[in-house]
Amino acid sequence: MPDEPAIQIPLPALLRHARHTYGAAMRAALAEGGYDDIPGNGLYVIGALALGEAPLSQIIRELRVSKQAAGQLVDALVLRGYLDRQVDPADRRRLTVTLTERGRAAADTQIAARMAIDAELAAWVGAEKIRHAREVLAALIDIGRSGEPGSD
Amino acid sequence: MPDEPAIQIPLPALLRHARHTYGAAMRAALAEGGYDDIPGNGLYVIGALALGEAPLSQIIRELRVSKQAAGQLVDALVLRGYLDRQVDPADRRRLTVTLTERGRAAADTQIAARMAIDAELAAWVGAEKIRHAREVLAALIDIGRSGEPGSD
DNA sequence: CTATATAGTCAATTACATTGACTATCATGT
DNA sequence: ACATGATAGTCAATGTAATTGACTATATAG
Repeated sequence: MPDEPAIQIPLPALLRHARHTYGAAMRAALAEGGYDDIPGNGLYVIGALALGEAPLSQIIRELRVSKQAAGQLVDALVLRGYLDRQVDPADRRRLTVTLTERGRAAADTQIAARMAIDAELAAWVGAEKIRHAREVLAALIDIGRSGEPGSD
Repeated sequence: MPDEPAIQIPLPALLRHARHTYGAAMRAALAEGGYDDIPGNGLYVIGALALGEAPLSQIIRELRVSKQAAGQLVDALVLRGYLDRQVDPADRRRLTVTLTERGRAAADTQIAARMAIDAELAAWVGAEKIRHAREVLAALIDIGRSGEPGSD
């Protein structure tokens, strides 16, 4: 067995499937905890807010989605009790979005699921390669940024 | 503690954005070539078929989507001239999907765009780290596989 | 030669995103 | 102070793509 594996699967496909591992694990953990009504991009939003964020317009840009779609998404999450929306007193056009108690609990669940995967991954391949993978991903993201005009 | 970078962005978020780089580049290249009517997961399907595939039911599983959704997706791609669908003579339940000439051309365009990104990436971070990143992604995919019952 | 599993279709519904038109707030320049 | 323009978000309508449920046809096993 020469270990030159036939794998030369396109990176985008690998990225897709790798991401699915996280997505599935997080959704399963959340469903287990009773948080089974989080729409698609909701995971991303909750994850971002857990990291200590707030400005809605920034999330819109990160999600690369129309502001209307972002609005609807936040609507849904507010309606389902995960988020609060309030006017930013400094700039009254701006909405600030924060996690409710339920939202925080869901975020914690989600983060725990993510970290479980992270740990398993680290056990398989080691921290060094993960660091390299992060570098590669960051480079990819930068490459993407340099090719784009301001969307929306 | 000098260059301990503040970055500890969750891997799923990195994966998402990294994938976007490819997606955007491929879509842009395709649109340029007049292939601007490829639906969302169409890129995945065309990419997979370019790699020499054929069995529809396999694509369904890889896409992790309902067979109905896959059916509709293929419908759309057939209608728009990218794919042909034919009954497998060996098992007449089965449909075999192949690229049309237009589909092949689109696939080539897409692959060229992907390889351009790959090349740029390799120039930035080097082949070694990319190899490591591939390993990490593969591990992640395996982790995902072990956690799941047969869906659908 | 029934029983069961697999591959796919049809129809209806639902989830999510987009486009277009609008309001409110803020920042500037005169 | 106030016109101009940019930014942040909403409302309404539409469109795209996914899901669920019910079904047909072919194949495989007992």
